[in-house]
Amino acid sequence: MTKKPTKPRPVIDRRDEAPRPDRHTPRTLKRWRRRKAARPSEILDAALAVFAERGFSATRLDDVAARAGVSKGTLYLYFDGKEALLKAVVREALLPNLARIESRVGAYEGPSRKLLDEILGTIGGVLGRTRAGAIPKIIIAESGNFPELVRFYLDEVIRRAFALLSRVLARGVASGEFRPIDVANTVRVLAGSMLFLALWKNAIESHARETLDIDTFCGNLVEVLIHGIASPAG
Amino acid sequence: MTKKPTKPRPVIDRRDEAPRPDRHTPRTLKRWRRRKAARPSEILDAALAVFAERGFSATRLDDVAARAGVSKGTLYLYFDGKEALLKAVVREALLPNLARIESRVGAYEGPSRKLLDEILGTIGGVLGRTRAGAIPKIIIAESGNFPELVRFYLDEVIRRAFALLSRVLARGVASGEFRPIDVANTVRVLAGSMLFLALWKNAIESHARETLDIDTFCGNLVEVLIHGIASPAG
DNA sequence: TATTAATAACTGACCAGTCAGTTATTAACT
DNA sequence: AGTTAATAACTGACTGGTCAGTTATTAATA
Repeated sequence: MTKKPTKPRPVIDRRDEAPRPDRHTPRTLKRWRRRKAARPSEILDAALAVFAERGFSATRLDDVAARAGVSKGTLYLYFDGKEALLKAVVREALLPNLARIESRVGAYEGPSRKLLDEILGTIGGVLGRTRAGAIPKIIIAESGNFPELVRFYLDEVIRRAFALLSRVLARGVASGEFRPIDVANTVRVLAGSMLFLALWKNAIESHARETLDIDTFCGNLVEVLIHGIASPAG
Repeated sequence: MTKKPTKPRPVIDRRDEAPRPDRHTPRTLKRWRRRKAARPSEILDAALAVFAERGFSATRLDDVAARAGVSKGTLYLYFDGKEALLKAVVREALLPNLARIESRVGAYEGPSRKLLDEILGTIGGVLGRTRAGAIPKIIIAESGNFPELVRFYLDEVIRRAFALLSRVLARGVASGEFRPIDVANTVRVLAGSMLFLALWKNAIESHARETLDIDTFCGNLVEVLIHGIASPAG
């Protein structure tokens, strides 16, 4: 009688992972170095990479540590735990970009359409071409389990990003370039497009047949939003 | 010296959960009933609720079972496992809606703007006002860990939804109501807005101060998309 | 050698899936 | 109608593997 094989726990498939490097190298070589200054950013890089790939709950700190070239215990020398690590990642990966765009908007002089084009291009580039684009996915995924994380993200990122976009639209309305639209809801359309871009590039595209060209997408967004799709004839 | 308290494992806080009802009720009462026909849909309802709240990985089948009023073992009588359960949930919660909208689009005669308005309102209602709106969040969250699930969702939902929206836009272009726009990228703008709606309502809003009015949002989306935001004067 | 960065073994909580046993229901037979 | 045998729905304790966080120990450096 052939025994029915037990169904394996449907746990994440980790067979393709590189084995840890041999830790028992010859005694003459140093096993590790003290690199207090470099560790934090190396750890954050590693953490963002693994969080982006697995999501928050499913990443093992052992993996983050291995990727950063340290042991798990070392993570706790620099960060308070998994949740604090994610917050630090968000701060490092997103906030400098936000600040850069904010000051650009503050200093800008010229047509609002060009400004809109420029900042959507910048945001789209960050979300679509860097690992930071995976952060929305990570936060959204854990919203039910880690409410504190959502509040943090709302306060530090969403609120600021929305204010930024509102400012650009309001600027156009004030100057007469744009109609007196419903700014708050139009900001949400812009945010939705950026969110789509981020999620497509970081969650979907690798499994799909179609690819998305970031610049074409952002360009089309602005063009359609400015001129509408209605036929001028009609 | 006050001993530093050990940090609790940042596990999902389950203190607020109702205890299981007492299983050792008097022998005269029935402990359970055979309800073969009703079980599957009750289980699917429970599963969607818990998946929506916790996400896929973090939901315990014990919770799904408790919510459905059965034991964990029973889940396995009706479904092959956790992943199959999620697939069944998606099929039950989303596909009938899609089919309904598809046939509406097929049968529709009248101005394309009105059609666009109507189907975005319908989609927005489903994503924003029913538990089905949590499904995008659930799928996106697990994209890195369960690729098979993403492919399933791409094939069964995304592809069909995009085709639907393409059809509506192409219809307007063909009739001359709309300009000859970049349909594929404009579909993504629509999809992005619907995604925003779904994620806001199902992941963010309960933690935020602002609320989003679904009908206003959908109405504004169509209005802005049709007419654009550029001032007619300019 | 004193200090401290870093390691790695350890603890305890966790949970998907299994299966031997229990109970409700149905059918067959008085 | 009442009894009993057979069936199938259902239960829940158990297994085996997972992983965040802790800590005793070791090794690099000043």
